[in-house]
Amino acid sequence: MPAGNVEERARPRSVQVRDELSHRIDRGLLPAGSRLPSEPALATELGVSRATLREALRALENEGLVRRMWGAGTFVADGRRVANSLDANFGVTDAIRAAGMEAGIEQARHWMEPATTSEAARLELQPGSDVLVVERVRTADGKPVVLSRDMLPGRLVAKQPHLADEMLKRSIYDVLERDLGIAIHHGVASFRPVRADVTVARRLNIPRGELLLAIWQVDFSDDGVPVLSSYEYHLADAFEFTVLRRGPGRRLS
Amino acid sequence: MPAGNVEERARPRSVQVRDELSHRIDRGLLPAGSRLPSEPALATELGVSRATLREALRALENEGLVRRMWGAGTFVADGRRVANSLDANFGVTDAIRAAGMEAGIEQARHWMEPATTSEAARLELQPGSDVLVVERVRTADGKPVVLSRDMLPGRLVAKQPHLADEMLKRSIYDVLERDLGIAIHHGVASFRPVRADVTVARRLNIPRGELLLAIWQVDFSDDGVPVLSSYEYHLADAFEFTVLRRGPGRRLS
DNA sequence: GACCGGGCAGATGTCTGACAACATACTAGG
DNA sequence: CCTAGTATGTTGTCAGACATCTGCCCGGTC
Repeated sequence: MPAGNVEERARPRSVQVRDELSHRIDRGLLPAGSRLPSEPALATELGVSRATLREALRALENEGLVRRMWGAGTFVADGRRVANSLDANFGVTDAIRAAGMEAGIEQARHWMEPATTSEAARLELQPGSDVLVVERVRTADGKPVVLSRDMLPGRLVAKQPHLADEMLKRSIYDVLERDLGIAIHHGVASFRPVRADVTVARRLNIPRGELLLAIWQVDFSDDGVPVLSSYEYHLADAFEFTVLRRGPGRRLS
Repeated sequence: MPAGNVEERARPRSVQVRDELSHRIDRGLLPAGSRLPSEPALATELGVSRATLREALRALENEGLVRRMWGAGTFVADGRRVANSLDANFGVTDAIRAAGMEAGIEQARHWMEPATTSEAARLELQPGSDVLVVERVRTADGKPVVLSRDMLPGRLVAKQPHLADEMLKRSIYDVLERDLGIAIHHGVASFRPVRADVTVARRLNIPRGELLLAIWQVDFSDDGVPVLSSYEYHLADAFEFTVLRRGPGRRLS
């Protein structure tokens, strides 16, 4: 039995179809504004039933990539795929790359400490249990732009302590997914403008009182367990954040 | 026939079902973490086919309200419905109310002016065509918290000039939908921390140099036409903004 | 010639019934 | 007591058909 198919078969067909269509749009095979083939035609071409194809199209519609019009057809949404979208891009690395710059890491260090009460609550741990803290200064084209402080349950790396060192060099999301097999399903992020205090200012090599954007968030794995809690201080003019606001769709309440 | 005709067209059944389920979750009839009835049972209860029900469930899943597990069932997502979600709530009025405060409007005024080049581009208009500008100070429990400046194509209110006055008292989104029959489908918002300049400081009654969050955005109607372009200056500590980050879902590329 | 209305093809929306793949709980066997 | 197989229920997928809506062609009318 070939093992290579296990991965593919594990995911629902509708998800595979969604990815395939998403790729075609990205590659420009389906230009913005153009009409997709009709559902029966597309379903035949992709080798799935129309019901499965519709599941995929529904997902693409909710992502804003296509627009479906009853009786008219399904159309590729008019471009506007925002560059640095806070609600789609995870992590500082992606944000820096989306801005067309090279992401780097400086002054990285990590240690283990008992969770504070509030931190334990955020990660749904028992107060006092071990938490791995990773502190890093992220650079864009060599210039410091973000000070980040990430916290994750110590048990995740208890059996593979070398992974903590790995996080000093790579994106934590990358380590979580590739080395630990933990995919982030969603996260809840909050932000607020702040002034740089003396500690942050020194790490980022900026004057005290400079404008910063503070972002704190909790990321959850696909089974709803909190995996990562992080605090970030972004230089105000490092990059521009964008959010796609989806309309309610529903009325009255 | 008056232009204010906001006739409720027959919405697809799947959308009605989605709303119904969304309501049940909101009302607590379906507690967080609980399992929904099986698809055949729910479909029968709601009087639709299983295919239609699945369309609705797919939409709810993409909104993050439910989680579907192959072979196990569909579950209501574990609460965490963030209060002031920037990607779900539109407009300052909603944001203030979500924070549990009373929304008010002060120092409101409006005028018509020719569109600048950049503004015409944002609204996809011809440079120099008329644009309605609405400038307001929004208050929460009577305290100024946001200075907003909204711009929309003049043609929208050309035949009903009194609507411009209406916008000085109510939410613009509310006027657009109820009086003009224009529903906002989605918007693209960007934000950045800034310091209050002398003009903004005087309007918001704060010291010059105070911390603010600047948000600028463009909202689109359901047929993809830009309808509203707005700039807002928020007090840094007025309310806390939250964004739900959805994971990629797709891997490999 | 310009305008208006009906009809037609094509698209998405919905329905029905069935089977396949998967997760869980239970039971028989060691 | 523990393990492995089975039974059952759930979601995923399939097939075909009909309903409803949109856009366009086309002919009639002024």
